[in-house]
Amino acid sequence: MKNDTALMNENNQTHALLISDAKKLVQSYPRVPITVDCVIFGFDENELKILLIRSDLEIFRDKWSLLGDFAGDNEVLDDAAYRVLRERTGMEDVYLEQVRTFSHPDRHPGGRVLTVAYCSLLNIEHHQLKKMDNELHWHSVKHITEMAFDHQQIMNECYKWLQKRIQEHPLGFNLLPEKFSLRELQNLYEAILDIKMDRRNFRKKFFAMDFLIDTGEYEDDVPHRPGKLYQFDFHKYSHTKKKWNGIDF
Amino acid sequence: MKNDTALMNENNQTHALLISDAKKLVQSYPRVPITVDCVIFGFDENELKILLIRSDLEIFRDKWSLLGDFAGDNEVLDDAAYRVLRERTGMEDVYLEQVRTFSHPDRHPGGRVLTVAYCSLLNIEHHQLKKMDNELHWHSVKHITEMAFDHQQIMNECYKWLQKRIQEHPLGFNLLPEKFSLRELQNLYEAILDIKMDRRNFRKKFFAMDFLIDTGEYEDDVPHRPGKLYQFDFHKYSHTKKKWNGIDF
DNA sequence: AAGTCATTGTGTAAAAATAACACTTTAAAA
DNA sequence: TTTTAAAGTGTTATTTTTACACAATGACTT
Repeated sequence: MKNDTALMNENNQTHALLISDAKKLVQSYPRVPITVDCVIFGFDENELKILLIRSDLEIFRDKWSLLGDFAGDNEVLDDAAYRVLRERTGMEDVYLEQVRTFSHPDRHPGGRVLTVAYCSLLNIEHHQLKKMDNELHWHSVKHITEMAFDHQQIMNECYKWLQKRIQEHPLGFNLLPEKFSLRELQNLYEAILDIKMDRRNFRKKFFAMDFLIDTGEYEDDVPHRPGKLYQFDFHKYSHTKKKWNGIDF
Repeated sequence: MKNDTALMNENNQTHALLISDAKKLVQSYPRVPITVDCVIFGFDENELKILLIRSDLEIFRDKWSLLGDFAGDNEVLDDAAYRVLRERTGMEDVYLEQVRTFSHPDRHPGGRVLTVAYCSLLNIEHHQLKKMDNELHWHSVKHITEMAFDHQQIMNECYKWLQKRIQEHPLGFNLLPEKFSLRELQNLYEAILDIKMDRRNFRKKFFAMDFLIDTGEYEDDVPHRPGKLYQFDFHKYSHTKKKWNGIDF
């Protein structure tokens, strides 16, 4: 399997023979179909949601599937993932990040297909499900089961990734309206991390970070005292990122 | 590019046509050669090292390359990465983890080749470079340049990954002898994180974690007062893992 | 044997971060 | 006007982090 061509010389040393025809070398490699799969999270009714479509494979009839597509011939995988999002949701500038690659040879019933999982976060309000994609729906992450392929595993890994990521990076704001109340923000964290947090300490924490811009506006659709609306100051954040040098495990 | 076959029916609703022949579907996908590349870190003389080989491509003559190989026809990528390690270093039970996938179409001069980067940590003392691989050498991570393909970028990403990872997981012990002094441990952290740490606080931190087993032995090759030797209690650690629920960015 | 050298090993106090906890205010709805 | 539901707000105790200096040890030198 190893691909270096080597020869012993008289000093018992080796010299690799240099390969001059890189194209020929690459042509000798096995080739594998590649897909990208997008784990698209949203937040609605105080629940973390995931956008799924019915599998279009007979063998997975009635099972849910991540939004994916194969990667084009010379397409960078990030581009493929953005393309999937654009084609399915019409959204352009969404948060997207590669999570990991899944390669089990039996993961696809049609033969070996390698897939690269991407995690995307989008604000459900900004998003119009395209009518064409009738079976495209938001599902509660907590309750979804019966997924096609290894998509349950991919979703779980992306969910764990998100839980960790949201603690260390301001991703969560991609799931909220541009202007949000602290209660909404806390609900988001509680839903994603699946824990309860102390309201006073939560507020103290975010105010201390000092990345929330007070818009002066208030909620207007609530049947009780409305909360103040804030925006996240991405600009200030990007100039302030600090590095943690602790050790903790 | 999108692969769902859909039809409007009289209610202006869509029904996907189910695909019954998954094999045929997969055969219609473009296929890409896949490699794994191992970023193998070691630690010696208080420096973080990386194991590299001379590129065997003419076009990259005299440049350094990560240890990689293409993935076999039905080979799980993790297995391919372990195989590369075994073939190149003779080591079996080493630490290995997938980091990310690189897909730029121009990253390989022989045409599109997608590579999945793995990070591996190994104890240089336990490792015998195989004579066959004459050009296989440890290099200082700080000083290496002139790498083949996009391997410099891959190395940098894996290095950043390692810096973060070592703060939160007990990986570092894979780079040290089984029994090590606290000075060695601190040197390792200082080298990888590229910072100076306070010796007393460093010790306090590790003793407080309570995962170090005092072997009762001492260093015996130092020209000064020898330090105590410790082992990491992986067993206790695996039963104690705690979860951090804070928010910090 | 005495002295020098380099590094180990140790404690405390101040500062910062976290965690626990309850009452008053506000606006909407009844 | 009253009720209701959530907003908004501070203090204290605890834990964690940081900063910092000197005595003990063993190897090496003379």
